Amino acid sequence: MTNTSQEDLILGARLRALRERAGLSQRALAKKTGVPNSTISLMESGKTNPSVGALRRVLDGIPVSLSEFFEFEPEMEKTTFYAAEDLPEIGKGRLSLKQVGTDLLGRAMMILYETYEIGADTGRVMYVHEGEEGGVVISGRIEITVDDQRKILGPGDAYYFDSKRPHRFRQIGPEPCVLVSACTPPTF
Amino acid sequence: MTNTSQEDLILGARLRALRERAGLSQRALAKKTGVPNSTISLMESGKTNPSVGALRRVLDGIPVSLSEFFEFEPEMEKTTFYAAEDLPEIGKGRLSLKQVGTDLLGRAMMILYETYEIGADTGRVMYVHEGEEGGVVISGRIEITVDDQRKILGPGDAYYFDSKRPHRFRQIGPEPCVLVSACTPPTF
DNA sequence: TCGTCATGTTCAGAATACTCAAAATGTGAA
DNA sequence: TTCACATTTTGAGTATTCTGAACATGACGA
Repeated sequence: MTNTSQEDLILGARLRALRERAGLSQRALAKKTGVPNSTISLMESGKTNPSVGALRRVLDGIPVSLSEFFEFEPEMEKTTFYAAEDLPEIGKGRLSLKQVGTDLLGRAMMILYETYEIGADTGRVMYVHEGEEGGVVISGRIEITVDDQRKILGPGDAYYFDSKRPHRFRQIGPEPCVLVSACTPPTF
Repeated sequence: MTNTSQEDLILGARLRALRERAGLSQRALAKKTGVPNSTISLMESGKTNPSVGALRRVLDGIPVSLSEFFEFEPEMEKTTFYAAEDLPEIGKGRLSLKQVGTDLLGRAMMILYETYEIGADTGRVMYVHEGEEGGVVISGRIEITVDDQRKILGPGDAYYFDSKRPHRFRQIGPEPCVLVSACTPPTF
């Protein structure tokens, strides 16, 4: 059963509008792209839920990028508040990273609530990447190495450096270390 | 014949990266979206040319918009460590803001260690400015108003929003509230 | 080692998008 | 009206996605 959905109708209407604005008929677009005109017809009338590949080939002929094509979709409002237990945990082993928000794409920063268990260490291989990062230690102690600088930070202490400088984090002392950090851009 | 195409492989790899960054397993995402985990598996391994509808439902669960998803790329030695007592305090009155670093010019972010004493309030006039901001509550409770959304956050809770949305912070309860925040760019 | 849990992959069948061809529908001119 | 042409829609068969269950693997304790 072909279940003409609301989304398919909107998608089809938009495709039709774009095609017509380009001054192309279904057949002309079909010839240009290799996609049968019947396929285009079905898409435009919302009678089908097109595959990404087919839609891509059709849009190439107009031409419109997939990203542009979907910009009309109502942007879902990004979440603002996060309960403590809802922060997605992306850490593993002795290092727990709770990330503020899952939808990093399109955001400027990534904010993390980090817990370093006893012995946690980002490892001998130093991290090097684009961006800048900084943070504040909440409890416990941590040794941070940046370039050839090494420092042990405690509660209230903070840091900030360019992520291109090789860096390493290592928990120190008898209690876990908790810190809040931010980095930009949110690459990982 | 399943003709694993280059595009499907790229699309799949990107989907997998986004899902993993959100800290979700294929099954968790399947449960959240109603799309079988097998479908997600096939998409990610590039063994299928997914329909727009299926892809949309999967992306909604991450969440990432279709438009963002298809945005394929085409297209000094500053101080590093800061002792707790050296963080410059720029707050006044009941609100104490300890800033990580003094040399904000040329930096991408500003990181703050904020203490809201009893009754502290950024005021009835809501803040509106360029940039994005987010943070994690360490102790105490705070009421955050963004647009017409209002929420009380406690230890471990977090927030993130576009600073153009009018916002206000107000300490709540019998103990001061401490939080670590970051904003970009570091305008103030 | 075994069991248990969580993860990703594979399979055969059901559902449906895709294709090619032909049938409607529309448009303008004589 | 009639023709000629162009455009979109429809239909039947094929190809492929989608589904649900089973399979395979890895991690972690008892």
